[in-house]
Amino acid sequence: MSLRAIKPQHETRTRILDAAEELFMQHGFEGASMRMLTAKAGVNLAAVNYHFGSKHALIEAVFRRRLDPMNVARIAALDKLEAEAPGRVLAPESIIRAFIGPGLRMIEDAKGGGRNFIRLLGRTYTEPAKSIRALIGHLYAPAMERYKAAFERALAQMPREELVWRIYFMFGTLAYTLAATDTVQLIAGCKPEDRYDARLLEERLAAFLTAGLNAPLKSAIRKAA
Amino acid sequence: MSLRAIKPQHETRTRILDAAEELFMQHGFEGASMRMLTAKAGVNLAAVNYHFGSKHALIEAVFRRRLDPMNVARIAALDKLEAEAPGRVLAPESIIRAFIGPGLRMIEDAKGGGRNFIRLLGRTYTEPAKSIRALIGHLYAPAMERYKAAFERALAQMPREELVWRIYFMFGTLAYTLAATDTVQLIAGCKPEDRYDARLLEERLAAFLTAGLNAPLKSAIRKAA
DNA sequence: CTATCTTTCAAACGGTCGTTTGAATTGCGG
DNA sequence: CCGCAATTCAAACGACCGTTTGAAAGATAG
Repeated sequence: MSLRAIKPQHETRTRILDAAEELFMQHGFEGASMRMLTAKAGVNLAAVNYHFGSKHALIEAVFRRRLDPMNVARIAALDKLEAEAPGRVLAPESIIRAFIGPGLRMIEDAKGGGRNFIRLLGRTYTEPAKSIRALIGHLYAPAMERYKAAFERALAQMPREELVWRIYFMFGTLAYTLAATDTVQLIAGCKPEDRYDARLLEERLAAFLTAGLNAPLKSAIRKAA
Repeated sequence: MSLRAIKPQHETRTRILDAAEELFMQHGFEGASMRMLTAKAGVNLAAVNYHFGSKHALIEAVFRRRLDPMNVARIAALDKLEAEAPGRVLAPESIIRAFIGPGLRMIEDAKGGGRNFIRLLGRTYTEPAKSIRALIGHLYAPAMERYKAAFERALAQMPREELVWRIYFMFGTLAYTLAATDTVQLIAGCKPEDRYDARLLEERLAAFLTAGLNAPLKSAIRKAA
């Protein structure tokens, strides 16, 4: 009775989610088996199906646990920006920072598993399985719509077509940076520790993305619009 | 005897490689099974192990077939640039174009399967399996070293640390663009057909990447270097 | 035609997969 | 303490995995 507080209502669920987050990151969704996963979590093999229903439902739960609050934070950051400058046109850089901030801050949460999730998320944008990409797209949609509209307002003079592409490029850069695989690390010879100073990384990313977003419109691009 | 030419020396190998390229792209390396793969290629199940030795060796062959010529083309493009302006400092944009050109040109090869491969390649940078990432890193290393040196010469005034990050960002943008998943397509609402005008895409990408690479150095970044 | 080497084939191998089952255990209100 | 519901557990399910085998078929050179 007095020990109740030690075992929270759904400790098993949490243990499974934590283990899944890490193993999905390391081995992918197919590569991480239920047996690996439940062994790491220290629970019975059947626990996943009992608590979540299926492996796919577990994957969805892993994403929802982190992605929902993250996108809420993103929208809140944009709300705050617009509230601070009512009726004024926002600087593209401040919109970019509002978007990448919540993701980058999660990198620093190494103990809580946030870093695992961020790396998993970065990789999932290119996940082969359609159902998983569809899930991600669905979870991202509300925040993405808000930001797309914000960029359109901030860059009213840019052709819509070109703006969509530049948003796409920015998204790719962010996703790839978060995935932080060692592929490029091996090539470029940069040390892995550098990667996790989130403050500095935000400065670097913001500078790169802002410049890319504001790149001059060459004639070939203007013609196509 | 007269029909010999119809069945080339290694038709089975080629059929397997083509099928693997497409199925790996659609389902990932683990998701595409040997039975799927040999059925699509119209060959016996045992043919992969007979001709390639193992599934992993097949994966390697799929990459080598396309990646080796692609990187040769990349290095040749850089050689040509340097030969045209001996002793002069190259413009960063021309180096970028030399690098992204061979990849983008392959997108237009829809019939020959080049597009399948490019999308597969873009996705593989974030592949969970270490052995596969190591393979990609190995195949890329020679071209990457050349380009890294070229960027260092072209941007001698930039701190090495920052340059490495910007090369990393550029690589991510390119990889993500090539992967061309529908994740962002769903979000940004851009039509898939647009994506394959390689000429225009090269202009858009070159403009974005050049601006990002040449982004002004803010004080926070300069301080870290 | 015969002998030899390469390639294809159907069948089976041992393992691992996600999921299900039904009994055992635990937690808790009355 | 009892009874009921929630949870955990060991065991097994059928399906699919990558790979191997040995015989059949095909191609090639003498």
